[in-house]
Amino acid sequence: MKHVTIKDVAKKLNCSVSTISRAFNDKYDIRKETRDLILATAKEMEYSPNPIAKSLLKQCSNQIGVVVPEFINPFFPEVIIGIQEVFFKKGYQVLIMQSNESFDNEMENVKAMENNMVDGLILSLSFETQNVEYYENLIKQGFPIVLFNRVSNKLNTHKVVFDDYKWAFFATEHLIYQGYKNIIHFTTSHSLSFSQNRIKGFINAHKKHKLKIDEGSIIEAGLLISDGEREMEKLIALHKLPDAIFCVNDMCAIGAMKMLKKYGLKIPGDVALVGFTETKLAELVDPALTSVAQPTTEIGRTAALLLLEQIESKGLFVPQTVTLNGRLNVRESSVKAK
Amino acid sequence: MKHVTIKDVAKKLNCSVSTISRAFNDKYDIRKETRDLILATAKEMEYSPNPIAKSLLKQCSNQIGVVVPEFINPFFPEVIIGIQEVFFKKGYQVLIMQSNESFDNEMENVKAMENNMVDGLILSLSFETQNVEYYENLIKQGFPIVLFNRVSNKLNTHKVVFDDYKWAFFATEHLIYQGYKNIIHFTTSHSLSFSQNRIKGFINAHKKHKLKIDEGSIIEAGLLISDGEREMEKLIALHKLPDAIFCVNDMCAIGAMKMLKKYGLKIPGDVALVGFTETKLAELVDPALTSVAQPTTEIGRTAALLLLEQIESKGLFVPQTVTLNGRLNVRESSVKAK
DNA sequence: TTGTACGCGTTATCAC
DNA sequence: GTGATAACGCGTACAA
Repeated sequence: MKHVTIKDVAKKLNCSVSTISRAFNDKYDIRKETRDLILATAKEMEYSPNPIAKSLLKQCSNQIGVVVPEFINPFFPEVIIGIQEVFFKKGYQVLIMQSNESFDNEMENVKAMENNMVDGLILSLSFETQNVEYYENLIKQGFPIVLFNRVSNKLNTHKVVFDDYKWAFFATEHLIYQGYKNIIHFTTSHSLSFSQNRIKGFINAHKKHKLKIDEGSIIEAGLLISDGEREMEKLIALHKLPDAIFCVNDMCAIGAMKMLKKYGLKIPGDVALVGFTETKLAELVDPALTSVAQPTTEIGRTAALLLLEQIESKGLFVPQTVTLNGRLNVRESSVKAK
Repeated sequence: MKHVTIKDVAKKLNCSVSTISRAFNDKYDIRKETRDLILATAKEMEYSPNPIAKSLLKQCSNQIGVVVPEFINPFFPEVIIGIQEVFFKKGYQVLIMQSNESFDNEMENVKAMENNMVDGLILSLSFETQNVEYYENLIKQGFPIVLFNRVSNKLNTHKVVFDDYKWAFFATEHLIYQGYKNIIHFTTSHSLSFSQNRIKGFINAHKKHKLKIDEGSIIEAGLLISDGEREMEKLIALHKLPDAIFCVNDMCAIGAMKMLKKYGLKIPGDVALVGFTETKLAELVDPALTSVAQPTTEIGRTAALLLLEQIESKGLFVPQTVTLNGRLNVRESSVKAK
């Protein structure tokens, strides 16, 4: 496990390390022939400059860090693919860590990344993350950070978001147009900005169509299949079945779907369902789930490009928030039978 | 973005850098009071030793690398969670990269990891990877590598695998016991060791029960939904419907399922289905898919522990192959109606 | 118990 | 056009 170093190459060629270094860094104060010779023997010796040493010297690493809350759901993996796509071409490496929805892990991860001298960070906050002081400081110091999906208003930096309000509004309106009147929203923790926006969309769609919402219309379920199952079962037990449910994400909707099926209830006959944050799943379940599709890979690409721009601009940049468009894929689960 | 260094702390406390270093590395040649003072002021100054410098010096990084072919399917993310679980506790960081099923990317990733001086590597080979010379060399040099899932016989190192043969055999036998006689196997690229083993299981289950297999019984479909769809549609077009299909993975099975439904065929009435490499998906589709479950997170944990052992054993280790157990989850898609 | 000095592998800044 | 050398931040053998 002995790495070939610049010295080994220098020794072999009877020249100084600086010459080798120059050959690799393509400065013009080197004779073409020497350069070619060096590059050739270096290749032969399987030498490549040690990025660790380079990082130490340059105080940056040509690496960027990505910290996401989880990657059980396909959402974040798909975003990461977009991120990698951009950075791979530019010769950056992408380090990925997951916080497992824990604030402490998130901080650990970010600090680890920082210590590794990543040149920038792409971040999606965990559920637990309330205190963003640390990030505020980082940003103030000019450290490039791009937030996506789970963002915080307190942080003044590039953000890539989805218009949750708008699409929650459309999704709800779709149900209203189908003729459903008693609609419930399964949401998740109110502390998340996206869930707040989706709730707003749900409410305002009702307002626009002069439909009333009562206390029980918005239920804090969660993002998991089990959350959808649990809340659905409660409603069934209480005989409080709505006409339709707009769920905060597909997983939750699928949970509700499973429970409805278990009790022999028809979808959409008895209860119609709409999901959100489309994953491949939506079209696989039966009945296929109407859902709001987010452009996951595109989110990743956009975040990556913003970060790249920020890194290259060396401090001078105007924080912008890019809002990406989605679409409502209408499928069986919500279409009212004639 | 100025890092606090050991010098800053030394200056502040009017002592030498080595004293600071000692305080952090808990050698006993330091007075307790000085140590406490140093640690306190260090914390106050937000100093933490620079891991990059440490890596350069120690020639290792307290990081381990994970390279997987993809993480679109939930399989690899789940494995990674197991890996992280183990290493997080031990104070290692886990760097993740994906090869996107490309040999070139895989090599790039591995070399990047190597250059980053990761202390070890957990690896699952891409489809394309035939040439494992590079890994052979790494292993020969004593570099810790653990392979999982997509392994190569040519590499003599720790491996975590699943008994594909056994479970393919069981899955096939299950179909036979249900009374299906004309069974087809949708497989994937023969170059993958796991697909070879699953084919063997499929064949031997037939042999045991004295059922014949002809040319068309084993079809090279692929691992994606689209692969299952395509091959299923071909069979439907040719009017060559089998009684049952044993698919190389759930995605492929789900593709077949979608196509069967599209043509109004009943599952399992017309064609029964069994999948493999269970993801959460199997129980979500309708009809729920009978499938062989692999202990994904457990695979990750096991690989991590093996790697840890190898790293700590400093070269002296006997390569072992751990075969993990699974189970066949029988669901609607394969159970013959009475 | 503490401080000095070297080296890890680079690149940049000087000389020559 | 090339070579020597100082840094980057740290750990440690050795000296004090």
